[in-house]
Amino acid sequence: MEQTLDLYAMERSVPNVEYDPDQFPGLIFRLESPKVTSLIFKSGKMVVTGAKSTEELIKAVKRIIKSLRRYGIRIGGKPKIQIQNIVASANMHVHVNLDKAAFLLENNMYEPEQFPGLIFRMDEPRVVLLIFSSGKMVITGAKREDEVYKAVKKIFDKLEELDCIKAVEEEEELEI
Amino acid sequence: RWRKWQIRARIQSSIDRNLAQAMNELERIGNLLGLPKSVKDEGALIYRKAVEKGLVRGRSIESVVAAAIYASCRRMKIARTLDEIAQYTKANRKEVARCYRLLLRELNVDVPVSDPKDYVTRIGSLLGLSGASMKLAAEILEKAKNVGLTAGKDPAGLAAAAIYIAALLNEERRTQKEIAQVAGVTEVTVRNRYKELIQELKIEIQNQ
DNA sequence: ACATTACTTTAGAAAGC
DNA sequence: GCTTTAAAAAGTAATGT
Repeated sequence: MEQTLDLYAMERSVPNVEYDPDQFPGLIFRLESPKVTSLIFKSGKMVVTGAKSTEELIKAVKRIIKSLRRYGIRIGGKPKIQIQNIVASANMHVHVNLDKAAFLLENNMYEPEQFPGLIFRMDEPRVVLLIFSSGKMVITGAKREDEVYKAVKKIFDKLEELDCIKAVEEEEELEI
Repeated sequence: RWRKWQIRARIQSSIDRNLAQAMNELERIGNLLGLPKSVKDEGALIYRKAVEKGLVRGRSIESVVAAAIYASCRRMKIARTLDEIAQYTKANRKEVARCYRLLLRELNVDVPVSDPKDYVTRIGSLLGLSGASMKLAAEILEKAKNVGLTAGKDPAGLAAAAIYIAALLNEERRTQKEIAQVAGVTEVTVRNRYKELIQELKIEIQNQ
């Protein structure tokens, strides 16, 4: 929001919020439906996490503002929303040979003593994928939904081309 | 130009001072870990590269030294966990791991994926097991790898379970507790890996 | 020997130390 | 760098019954 906010006043009048400026400069506001969590700053900027889709995110932002107004917080104008990060999970339904993939892929890190997934930094689209031997993975760092689908298709094709995949079933995907 | 020379000399002397202190640390930690000279030398080489690239700025010398030692062990296939190395520093495992990742990303150090078999030798000798058992454990791990059972799992836990099985089959049984302790994993992990290995590889274990 | 809870990794923004 | 928030993946760890 393009305006400054009095977080102390919000902490007094809005129920179920957490605000401890010594610990963190943002006020924590949790919305039950859609289930998201928001960090609200005195600059009027806020971070909203946990939304499962863009539609859900927009709905959540509207409800957060409506809720704040209901408790007497004066907020004017429309919020400008930017998607900063999309986190998604996908399942390729195959078994992945991570040792081989670690050897053949370029920007990767695979340290099974620290974390079971292979971390792959893709240049285009610019995302990071956590790939597991089960064929499931996590895609993060995307700003648009189509980047997620593009990245999943790309890594699947690449792993297949490098012969790092052992068939178990089919192909599929999801979004958070 | 004088100024240029002065700046160069100043930078060089700061690198020298840093290196001198780091080499002492490296020697100290390396000896506590019982590492051979070749591993310490390799660690020194990696550390020198890091200083020259300015990667030590804002970080403790000690944690970067520890990370360099870990990278060296991995390159030389000397089985040492991050925890074992970090215990001799004031930094925790997380900080040393962070430095290690930095070294991997910023320097051209090639580190192979750690092989559970490297842990077999260390765990086996610490437990005083026979060469035959260690060889058998290595064979079990090779089979496990070939059927895709090892991906994503902690090499130390896999090695511990393979040792447990091998020792049982060779009638020089060690308890899961003993093995877990020297391997640096919990009994639960040894048990989980053990169950999976005997089931998937169809290994017959006689009772008791 | 089980279960439950919690931590490891990844990205990104916010304001301030 | 750190602090806080959320979510997924699979492995390991700590604690409880």
